[in-house]
Amino acid sequence: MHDMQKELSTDELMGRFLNQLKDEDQLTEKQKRIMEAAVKLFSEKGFHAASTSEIAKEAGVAEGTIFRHFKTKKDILISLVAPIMLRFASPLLLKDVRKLMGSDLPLDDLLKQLYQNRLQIIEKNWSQIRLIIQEMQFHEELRGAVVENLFGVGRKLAEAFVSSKIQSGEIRNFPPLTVTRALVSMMVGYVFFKFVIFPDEGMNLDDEQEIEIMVDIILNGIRNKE
Amino acid sequence: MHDMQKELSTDELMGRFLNQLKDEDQLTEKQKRIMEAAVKLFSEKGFHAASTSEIAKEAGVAEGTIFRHFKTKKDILISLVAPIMLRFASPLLLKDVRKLMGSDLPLDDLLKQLYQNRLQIIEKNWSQIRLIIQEMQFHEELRGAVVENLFGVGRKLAEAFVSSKIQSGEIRNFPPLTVTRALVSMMVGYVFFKFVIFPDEGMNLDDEQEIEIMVDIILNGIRNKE
DNA sequence: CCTAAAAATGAGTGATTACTCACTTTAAAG
DNA sequence: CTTTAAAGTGAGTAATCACTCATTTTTAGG
Repeated sequence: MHDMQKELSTDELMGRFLNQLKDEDQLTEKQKRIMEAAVKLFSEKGFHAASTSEIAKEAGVAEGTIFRHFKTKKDILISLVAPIMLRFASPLLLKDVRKLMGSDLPLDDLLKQLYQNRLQIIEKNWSQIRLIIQEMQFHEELRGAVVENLFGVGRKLAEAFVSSKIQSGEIRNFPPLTVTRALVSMMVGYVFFKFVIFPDEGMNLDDEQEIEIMVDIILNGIRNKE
Repeated sequence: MHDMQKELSTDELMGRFLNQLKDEDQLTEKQKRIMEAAVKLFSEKGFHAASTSEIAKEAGVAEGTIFRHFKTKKDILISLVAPIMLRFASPLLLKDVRKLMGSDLPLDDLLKQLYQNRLQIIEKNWSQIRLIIQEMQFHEELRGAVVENLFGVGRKLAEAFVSSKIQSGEIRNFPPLTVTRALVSMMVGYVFFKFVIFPDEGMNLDDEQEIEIMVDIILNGIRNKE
């Protein structure tokens, strides 16, 4: 293990994020290949167990090339984390969700669309998401940024939404956090079942039907019966 | 990285589990200390990033002592995994759950007790559980055993229980798997929130109250309204 | 107390790692 | 075409690792 660099503070990390952001459009072909290889190997083996040597081999470049493009091994990880977090916290993506939440759509349709939208994004970015959740537990400087951008922003949105529905009497008068967590739990449990614990079985699930029933169950649980 | 040993088959792994089982009562003081140090460091840093050198230091023994008691580094991991899996799949523990499920207790009380029982076990063994879920994703030979013993056994029980309640008309006629997953999701989501993503906030949660509401919500969702 | 066996120790070993850097190849500019 | 700069390469380096084993210390039995 040669992880001799000083641990980054969260501020320094955010600085690097911004740098990564700026450069995202100008990635060279080899950079992209290195990053793709790294996502694959980091998420399969974990950051520490995946060597720069095998990343290089997987990417089809020399090991030294990695260090032309990334200062350290950890910088590869950071360059992977930044885009996916920004994807989740991005004004563009949240705009759609805000629009949904602000619409007059019936609650069940709204929730279905939300679950479907989130599930699609999760599925499409599963390697990255898995990697982030994995590694945030081991890299303290990642933790804060991940919690805030991957979980905190959406949580605030959802809680505000739930609060307004409680106020309008549509949802039962429970603590908004608890209701929010129940809503999110259905997705978390589904993802955990489908992608982590029983992936073979998960492949055969009919997402649309499962979401239909999940929405039915959770809405019957939280809806005010008048 | 010196993980040069051949990958274990699941059968070989189960053989080792049985060996570990046999010896569990005769652990020496130093063995216990090594295992405790390993749980701490493996769960904090991951298996590969925690060195035998620092495990020895944490345990207050010489590095060579570790290899007197455990053939390889991976054997430490296995010796940690075995007891917790057996705790979850054990006839003793499942007996209580079976008793609960077979009782005439109203569904809400039953579910409350189940959630509370499970949460207590999870809380008490959080380091080990976290470690197991972490590492099963990286060690293919662990995976099968973990899925079967940590998740499969309880899943079968729950699904049978849900099926019988669907048959008796108490629970709505949804696929038993989907209902089971919804029930489990409430716990998974709670644990994820409380221990992984927002641990500071999680410390202040009133478990009993949260469970009370969760049970209310989920039962209103799945119960047949006659 | 003595002897033999068991347990513990920690320096050393061979393997692996992240990273460097001298050299080679490719691309860009004039 | 020539020259310079940029990109890529891979052998080598210093550090770290899991594990070994000769030696020392501790324990158990008579």
